[in-house]
This record gives sequence, C-alpha cells and structure tokens, in this order.
Amino acid sequence: MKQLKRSFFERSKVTHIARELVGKLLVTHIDGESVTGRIVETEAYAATGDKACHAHLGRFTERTKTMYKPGGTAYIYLCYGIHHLFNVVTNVEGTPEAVLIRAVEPISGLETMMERRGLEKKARNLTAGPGVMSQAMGITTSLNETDLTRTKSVIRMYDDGFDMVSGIETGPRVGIDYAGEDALLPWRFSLKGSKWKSPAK
DNA sequence: ATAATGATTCGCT
DNA sequence: GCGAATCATTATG
Repeated sequence: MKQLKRSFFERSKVTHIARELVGKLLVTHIDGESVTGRIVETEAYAATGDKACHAHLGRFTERTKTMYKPGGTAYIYLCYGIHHLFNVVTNVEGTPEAVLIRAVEPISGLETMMERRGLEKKARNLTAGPGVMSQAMGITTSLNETDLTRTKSVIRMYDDGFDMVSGIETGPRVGIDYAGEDALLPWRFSLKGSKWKSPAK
C-alpha cells in the first residue's frame, strides 16, 4: 500500500491521471475518524482547450487560483450553494488542471459515513455522487489547498495494487452543458460494472 | 452593489 | 422525469 506521490500528480496528461485514479484508495482522517473509499468514478478538467474547466484560458480568480497549485493539492469548492466538490490538482504549479472525484466505493469507516450522511443502511447514495461522497468522507471547503502528498495529511491517496480486471469505462462529463462541444469530450472515467458509480447518466 | 448562475441532490409525481 | 433548495463566486450576460 503506497501513498501516491507528487510525481504521480505532476504529470502533464490530466486524462491519464484521471483514468489511473480509478481503483485507487481515498483516505481521510477528520474529526478523529478514519474513512476509506475506493475511487470508482472521476472526471478530467484541462487547462487549455477545455471550456468546462473553471480556469480555462488562464482565468485566475479567488476560487480558481487553487488549480494553479502544484499537482497533489486538494481543490474543494461549493457547488449549488450546498455541495462540497472534491478535486485533485494535477500538472505542475502554474498549469491549472484537476481531476474531479465523483464517486467512491465504501471500504472502511462505514458507520462514520452513514452518520455523516444521516443514513441507516449501506445504500448506493452513501458515496455515489460528488457531493454525497465528500459529505461521507467528511470533506469540506475548509480543507481546500490541503497537500495530499504529505504522509500525515488529513486527506491522502493510496495505491494498494488493486487489479482492475473489470476495466475502465469512458463517457462524457456530467453537468457541463454550458461548455458547448467540450461537453462531449469522453473525459469521465469509471470502473466498469461497479455498483457505486454516481446515478448521473 | 447587485444579479445571474452552477463540475448537485433529494423528494415528489 | 421535474423542480426546488441555497449560497459562494463571478461578471456586470
């Protein structure tokens, strides 16, 4: 079980990183609770040639400045006034690219997840979807700019050698109709056959 | 200063 | 399937 290093995130192909993150482990240590999930769905957002990216064409604002940080930094922001969306910055400092984590499969800390989500049972909507996944893992915007590569970080990613025998599926990204033709790019990656993917089509 | 809008979810029909 | 909830961010649409 190896923690993902800076060199993994600082590579230039955000789509490759998004694909490789499927099957990796996401671990949080928040409020004294440890929670683990296996990533089953991601989306890539690229610096150039991608209208769906918050920082496309070099847009630099209070919110998007986090995407210009070095690869391995957490980019967390509030969407629709309610949902905390968790991304990992990729590429080197100054190049705003990121991977949105859309869904994970619960591995450990199930009781904590259900308590945070206010659910009685282990249901699909425990962690399937970018907003609910963040809630189950305890991720909020206060953790924006967390360095995921530090060994004692409250959010970390690990490679446990999981063999993706079932393969990776690709498809268009969700909820970005405003991006025109870029909304059609097959930059969404998910674990084929997983029951824990987000319900969005 | 202010109005529009969104990388969503949930409950109701 | 449809629409409300709800607010930080963004541009002044």
